[in-house]
Amino acid sequence: MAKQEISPSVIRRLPRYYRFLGELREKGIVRISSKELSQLMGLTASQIRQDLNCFGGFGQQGYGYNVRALCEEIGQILGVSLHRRTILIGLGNLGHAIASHVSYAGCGCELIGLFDENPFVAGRDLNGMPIHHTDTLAGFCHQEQPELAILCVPESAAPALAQTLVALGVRAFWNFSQGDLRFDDPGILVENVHLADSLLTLTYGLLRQPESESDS
Amino acid sequence: MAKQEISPSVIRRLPRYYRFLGELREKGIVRISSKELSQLMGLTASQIRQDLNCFGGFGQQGYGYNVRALCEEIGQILGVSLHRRTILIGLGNLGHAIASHVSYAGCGCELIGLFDENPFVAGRDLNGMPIHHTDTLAGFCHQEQPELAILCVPESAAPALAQTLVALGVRAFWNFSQGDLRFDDPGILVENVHLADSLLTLTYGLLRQPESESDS
DNA sequence: TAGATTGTTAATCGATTAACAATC
DNA sequence: TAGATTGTTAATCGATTAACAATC
Repeated sequence: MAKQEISPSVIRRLPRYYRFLGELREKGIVRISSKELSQLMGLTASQIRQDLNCFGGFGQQGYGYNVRALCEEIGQILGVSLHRRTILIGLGNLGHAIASHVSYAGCGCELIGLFDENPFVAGRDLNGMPIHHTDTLAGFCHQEQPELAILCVPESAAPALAQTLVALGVRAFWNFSQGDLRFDDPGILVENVHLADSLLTLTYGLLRQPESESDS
Repeated sequence: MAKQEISPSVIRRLPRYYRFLGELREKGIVRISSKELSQLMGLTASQIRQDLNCFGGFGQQGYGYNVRALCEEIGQILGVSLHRRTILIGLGNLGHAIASHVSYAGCGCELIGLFDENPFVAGRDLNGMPIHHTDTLAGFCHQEQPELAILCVPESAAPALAQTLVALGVRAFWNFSQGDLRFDDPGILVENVHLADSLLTLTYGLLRQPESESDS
């Protein structure tokens, strides 16, 4: 049963499959072929079949895939029905938005604690969740054992904070602070989110794209 | 002078090079070899040289790269000193954070207008910038000619809004609404940002990672 | 000059696409 | 049964790595 390693490219596509299939299911669509799905998602049918077969034969020859079943399978693979205990540190503009905007339940996570260093922020609450002071982080972690931490703190504070959290048992970081987080220990997972990098990809494209309208 | 096409993989790495080089420069570091940079960034030296050579010979044999010069070259390639006229639509939690948190000037953009559909939000201002009602979008675009739009609206509103904006001359979208935006016209650029996809990558990893501590 | 490190070509590796037999 | 569409193998393509001559 030694599952062979799934390639990172496939893994990165899974959430997108899950999203599209969820929407199809909501629309009441029962079955879909790899060809139809490929047109919808802008991939090739071949790639979809290849990707899905990394995890098992979810389809049926001559029929295609059952939307609901496939969606649930992929959800299972991603672990969306788990409740990964998650904390968020840093409730500035971005932390506030990340705390409120993301559907944690839908991603297999449960937000169990908010923390900020600023004593004027700590003590308040956000959507009914109290914001704790970072001084209480160690005690909280010992008691609640979060395994995932979302960092929305300034770049300067992130590395030391992450180090502390690893010592407290945190095994995964969703890092919104500027500057990449990296651990030698492959047991610590990191997703560095760099919004500016994504925006710069657009400005690069604009520079090379022929202006659609060069009149005036 | 027909520049040969640069591969998407290289382009996606450019902002990260730019970021690391900027930090090195701030630290006062004058030169760096591909080997040193590779260790810092977690890449191979070979890849760095390969990537940079897509754009020209920025280094010097036996010496390495001049940090400041290289940083400026890459900034040039990305267009960071331009002022792409940019608007943002949808000032909910996320829109608010995206408007405030991102360094537009540092990304070659200039935020020239904020819009929201809600009449209680429109009329207010954010960091001194007035929030306009979406009804005034067409007039604004005719006058101000934005070329980039940031969408922080609900998924249901995004496609129609994007269509309208294209008709008004917008050529690039930074899309934070759920659901992918896609245009047949290759002249319209889209960056779909899916925060949940990134989080799901972590939960997937947690499921496969051996628990670091399986005591208690 | 000798040492270092690039620019660049060739080799390897991985990911995507095409093709088709299996089968519902 | 015939038609459709998968699962899977083989072919292609692209991206990464290794190697080394060029050169500062």
